Amino acid sequence: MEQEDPRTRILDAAEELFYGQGVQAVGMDAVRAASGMTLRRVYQHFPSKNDLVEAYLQRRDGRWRASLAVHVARTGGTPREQLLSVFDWLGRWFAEPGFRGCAFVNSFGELGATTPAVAAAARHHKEEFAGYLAGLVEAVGAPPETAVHLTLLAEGAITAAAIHGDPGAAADAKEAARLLLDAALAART
Amino acid sequence: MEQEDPRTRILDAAEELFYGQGVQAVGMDAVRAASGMTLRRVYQHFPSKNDLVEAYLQRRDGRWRASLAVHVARTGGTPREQLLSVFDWLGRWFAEPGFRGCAFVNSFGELGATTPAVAAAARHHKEEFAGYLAGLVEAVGAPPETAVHLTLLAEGAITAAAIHGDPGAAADAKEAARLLLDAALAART
DNA sequence: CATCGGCGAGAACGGTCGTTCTCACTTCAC
DNA sequence: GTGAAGTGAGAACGACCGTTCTCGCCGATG
Repeated sequence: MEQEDPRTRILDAAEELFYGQGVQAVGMDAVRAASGMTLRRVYQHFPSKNDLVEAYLQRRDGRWRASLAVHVARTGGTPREQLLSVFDWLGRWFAEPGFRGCAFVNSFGELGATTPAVAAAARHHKEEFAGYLAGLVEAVGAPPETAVHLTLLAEGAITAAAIHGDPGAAADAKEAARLLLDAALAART
Repeated sequence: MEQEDPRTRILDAAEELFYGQGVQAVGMDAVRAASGMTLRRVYQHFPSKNDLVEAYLQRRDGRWRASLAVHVARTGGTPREQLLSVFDWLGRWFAEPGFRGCAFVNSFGELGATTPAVAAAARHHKEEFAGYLAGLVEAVGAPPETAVHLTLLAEGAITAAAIHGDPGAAADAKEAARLLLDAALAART
């Protein structure tokens, strides 16, 4: 079980380092050391650091959204409960050791101006998340603007939790989401 | 009028470069060139790049919050109008050319894990902003949780506007803030 | 006038980074 | 057994970065 396939081992090491310290602060040699491979092998799988960064972001996007979707689906209950459970999932994420905010926001700030692929990855990730939330909001029967509002709350909670190191931002955002949801549903004709 | 004092010229150049491209992507020589000074003079005023980065963040924090406060104060009107005008100010900021999100969030993602002073600057900036918003919320007569909720909305709007390049996030956040404010005031006994 | 301190311009230094190369060694085909 | 191809370990390379140093020049002081 120690012998995952090489690509995965490299990506695991890269993800931990890139997310934990920032992309530019991590050299390829650190990725090599953490993955327990030789530099040649690393470059065989990812011809450049940029390729590795893009793969890191792409894999993280898929995993992040899948984990959220699984959590919401397993929650069951009413559509409303499912929607609000998004914020519970965020709270658990915030409380994980080493949590340091959204990898895509961080990468965007660091490389977005220089590397268009990173900016595109961040945009894609945020759009997918907003779209997912929109689906949940629609199931509740609230208007689309509500989805936008809840997306902003979730986004803000991620940033606030990262900078203040306080996972409680998720509960705050959940409470605000509840209020917005109630207001939107009450305004229905 | 071209002859500002050297410290200001250096900080002006550093701010534009650091904010626009990320701190690590900008070398000291680029700061020297953009400020039109010699490297020796730059190091006379800021003994290391870290010092320059900290000064950049500190000055930007002061200016940012002062600009916001001035806008709100000039808005006048009811406390409620003043509070909501925060989001108008955000919208104008988002629409500025070269807007690339919150300098403190960006720096935090890039250097927060490595440079404690940067993490502290980001924390301080966000705490001051949250405190300012709390004051406006109190003047409206809404409970303190409402201030937390509006802070999350503003934070989320900044991130969303940066990544999607869409200043409209400010208007979305303002609409959500209005709803939250109404809900909070209606719940008053 | 002589001397001294500070200046601008840029070279130099030590270190690091992304990437490639060397080289001895193994493995396998024939 | 012999050649080819691939591997691991790490050195090497070229570029750049933060920082310091050199050096020729200028202006002020006595």
